[in-house]
Amino acid sequence: MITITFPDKSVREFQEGVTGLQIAEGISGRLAREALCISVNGEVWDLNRPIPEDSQVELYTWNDRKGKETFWHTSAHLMAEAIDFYYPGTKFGIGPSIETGFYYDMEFPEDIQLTDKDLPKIEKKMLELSKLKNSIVRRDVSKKEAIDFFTKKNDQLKLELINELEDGTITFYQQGNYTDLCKGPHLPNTGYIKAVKLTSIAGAYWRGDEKNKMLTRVYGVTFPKQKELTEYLAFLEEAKKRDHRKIGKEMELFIFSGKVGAGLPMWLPKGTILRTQLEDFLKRVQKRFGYVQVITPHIGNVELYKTSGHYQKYGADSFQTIKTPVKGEEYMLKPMNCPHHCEIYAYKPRSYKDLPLRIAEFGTVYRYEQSGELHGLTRVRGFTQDDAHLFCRPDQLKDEFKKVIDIIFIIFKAMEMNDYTAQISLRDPKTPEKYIGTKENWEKAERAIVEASAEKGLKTTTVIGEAAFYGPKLDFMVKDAIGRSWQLGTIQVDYNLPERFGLEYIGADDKRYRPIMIHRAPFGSMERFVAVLIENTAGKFPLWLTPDQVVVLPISEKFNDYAKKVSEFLNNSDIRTIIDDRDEKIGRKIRDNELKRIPYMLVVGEKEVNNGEVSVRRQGKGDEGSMTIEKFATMITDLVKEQQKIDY
RNA sequence: GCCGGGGUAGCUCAGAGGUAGAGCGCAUCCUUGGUAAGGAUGAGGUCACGAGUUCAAAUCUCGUUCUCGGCUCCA
Repeated sequence: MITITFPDKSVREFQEGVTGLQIAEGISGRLAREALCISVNGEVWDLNRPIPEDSQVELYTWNDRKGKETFWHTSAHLMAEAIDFYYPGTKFGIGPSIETGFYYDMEFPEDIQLTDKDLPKIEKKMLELSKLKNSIVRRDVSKKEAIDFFTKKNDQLKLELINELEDGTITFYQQGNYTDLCKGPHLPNTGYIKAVKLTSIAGAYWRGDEKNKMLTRVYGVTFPKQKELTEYLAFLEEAKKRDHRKIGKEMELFIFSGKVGAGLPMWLPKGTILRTQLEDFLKRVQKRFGYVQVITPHIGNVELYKTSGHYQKYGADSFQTIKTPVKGEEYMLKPMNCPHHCEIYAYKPRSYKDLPLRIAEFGTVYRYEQSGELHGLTRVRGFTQDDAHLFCRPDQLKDEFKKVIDIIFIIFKAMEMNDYTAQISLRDPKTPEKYIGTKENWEKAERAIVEASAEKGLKTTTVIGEAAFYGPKLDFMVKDAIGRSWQLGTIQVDYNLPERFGLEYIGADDKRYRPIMIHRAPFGSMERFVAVLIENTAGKFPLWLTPDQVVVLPISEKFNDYAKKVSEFLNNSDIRTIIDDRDEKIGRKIRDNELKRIPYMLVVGEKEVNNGEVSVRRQGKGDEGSMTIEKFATMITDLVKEQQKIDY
């Protein structure tokens, strides 16, 4: 007998070699049905793998991340089995579970070109195979056996993987006629998979290296119940409606034009109102935090970027230089604002008393992103950063960092964005050659970031090796409608540029010292921020940001003059108001303006004209009764003021 | 940049060798209305661009460009 310990510390005796499934059965029939995998002493195992000795275990179901991972990993194998059936000779690379679903990277026989149209038949085959409820059998194999097996299949991809494995640690998983090299774990049989959707086909470099050949990647997602697939597909449909590209078009916020060029957004009047509101708000916040606002040109002499080091590092992949009539003179579109700000720092001697100096600019920069990477407003070639560079003394670093975190908190609060994550990126001490600056400075900077985050009560994840070459950073991430995470706010410590630009300040002892620089952008870029804001709000922005805040709806043409009076009064009170005086019935006007996401509709007819009132209707909420124009204006003004309040 | 989809009216999309379609929007007229779609009529297209095949190309081929889903990259 062996002793099995459960997460609640309870203990039970079982036969040696008991399986996870048998343990689950011993607890309840329901658990036995729902369990998908089990962790044994911290390692996730198959449910039908015998447990040889005393162990701590935990059973996982669909409700657990690990349960889903196992489910989707097995699904990847099921898909491979189906594809192997239709396209014998296909070579299978790597097929993991991902956040939602799974993929498999494959090399198809040369005459096969898989397209979307092939996916339904593969889905159907997968369901057929799952109905067979084939057991999934784990088997230890020797390295030689593994090599022989895949040599016979001529699968170079698997052979490459096997070569990197140690003899004695290699396992095969088999279901029906399909055998795969895999470390598992897997479901007990394929019958658990009841609903299948293959979502897309994409190219993917073998092992993520663009020097390798490109394989075909098929993405899919599966569920234990058909209903869950239906719900998931409905979720995707909903998400599509929140896509910022779609809403941006509907609400006339921004456009792209092929004639202007890829990745170069143009802000339409309504989008410009939204963006200007954001900028004005941040300017007010920054003023309170002691920033000074500057403006710098869109181009700079190539020598500037040679000094900063950007030219050497990124010049070749950037927009090409602009030549002037003067021989040898070249300019570059500004890829970042920091070199200009360094020059602003350097134009006169600075005293330790001047620090910290906080230079802010809504600086538009241009970067030649690869064509395949462009995506709506989230990844563009011309964008405006809400940039600032803080030049400070070492003893001020942590405090400055904390103040930037405060600003980011203020921003997210005003935007009603509560669902963000924060990531600290540190250097990898094992590869010091990738970083510039002294070890002492790095340690100081990293400590400052870690401590500042902790003292601000920020929940962070820490990633080693993700730091920029010039310093560690703290990034804030927010998800879009379909769950893709985008980096918005960023705070980075930089010892490099002050060095390269020879920046100095005079200390109290009359000696020269080098300031530390912090790059920071709470929004990240106006473009990306607005994109994420649109997806988070589905275009129903907080009132203060909404381009058209109020629309006046005259009941009939007879009341157009009164409507005009109302709108003039409101506009004069700084409330953005338009009129819908189309020759339509009121029901129609209400419907159309509801769909346009205008927060307030003011219905005006005979009653209102007689009383100097407006009948207030709120978007999504309906009729809220009538009040005088003045009272309405005060209400809106107060509301907006409250929303724009800077408090922390 | 790479792999695979696309580009047809302002928008959403159908059409797949033989002179271009729908719904919404827009214009005009009728209607003058009370909280989510009133009616009639009409205008609107170099079918992304350029070459080729063909008696004939929106439709087939090639190139370019933009765009979508990924990969790679990301200052």
